[in-house]
Amino acid sequence: MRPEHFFAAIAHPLRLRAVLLMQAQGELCVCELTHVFKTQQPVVSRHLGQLRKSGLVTSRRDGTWIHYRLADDLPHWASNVLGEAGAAERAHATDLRALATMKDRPEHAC
Amino acid sequence: MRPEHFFAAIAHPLRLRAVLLMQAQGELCVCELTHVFKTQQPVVSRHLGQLRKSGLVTSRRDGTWIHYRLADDLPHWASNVLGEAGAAERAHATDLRALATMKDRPEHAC
DNA sequence: CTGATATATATGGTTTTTGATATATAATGA
DNA sequence: TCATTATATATCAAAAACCATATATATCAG
Repeated sequence: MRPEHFFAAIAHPLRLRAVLLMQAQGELCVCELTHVFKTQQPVVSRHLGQLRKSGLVTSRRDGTWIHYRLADDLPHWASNVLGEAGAAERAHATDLRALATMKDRPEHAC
Repeated sequence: MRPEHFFAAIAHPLRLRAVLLMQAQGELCVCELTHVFKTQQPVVSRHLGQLRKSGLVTSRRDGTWIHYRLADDLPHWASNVLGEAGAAERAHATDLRALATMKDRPEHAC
């Protein structure tokens, strides 16, 4: 994970917010992110695909759901960067609340 | 300076390396960056223009030279992010050396 | 097997980014 | 004033990013 690739990966607001949510919440599925961002599912899927291709996130299938989380081998410096960004990004707090109040959220504790 | 704008600004390798150099060296002029990156002057000027428009850097004219440096009001979290990136970006060390060995470098101590 | 749900991908079109090239501006020195 | 140097900007074409829409795949329930 080189910085140039990392920063290109989080250059889009939706991808940044998605990664920040994963850092705060662990695993998240596409429907949760689609709900939080109030956008269409293909858009979310495509951005998650880019994040996975960049090596920033991994995915795990669980029935019909696919859970995304930060890559296990994400370097330390990258985590630190996300930590700084999470504290500074205003939308992050809103996103966390939208996620917490979401109805019919899939159980992601298996 | 919102994180979304900040990360978009450093999403391009040349812009990332340029701000990392400014963080390490203070003020730098266009000709120095053009030399380090081994690219054409208009390319460097346009990327610096983007960085200035994003509020990441400021410029100061000194005769024919124009010196760029990190914005004075750059938030703390942004400096920390650049610190993390500087240690991880391999090209950064090379860029520093290329700058140090540059011939006919303009005096930037006025 | 059929229908429903969650997710991925393909397609088409618009917008943005980028680099190459040429030209303009601004300051300096003779 | 004229030539030179440093930098900025304009123009154009190529490439990439992005979204909307439609469709494909995969899993599960019945």
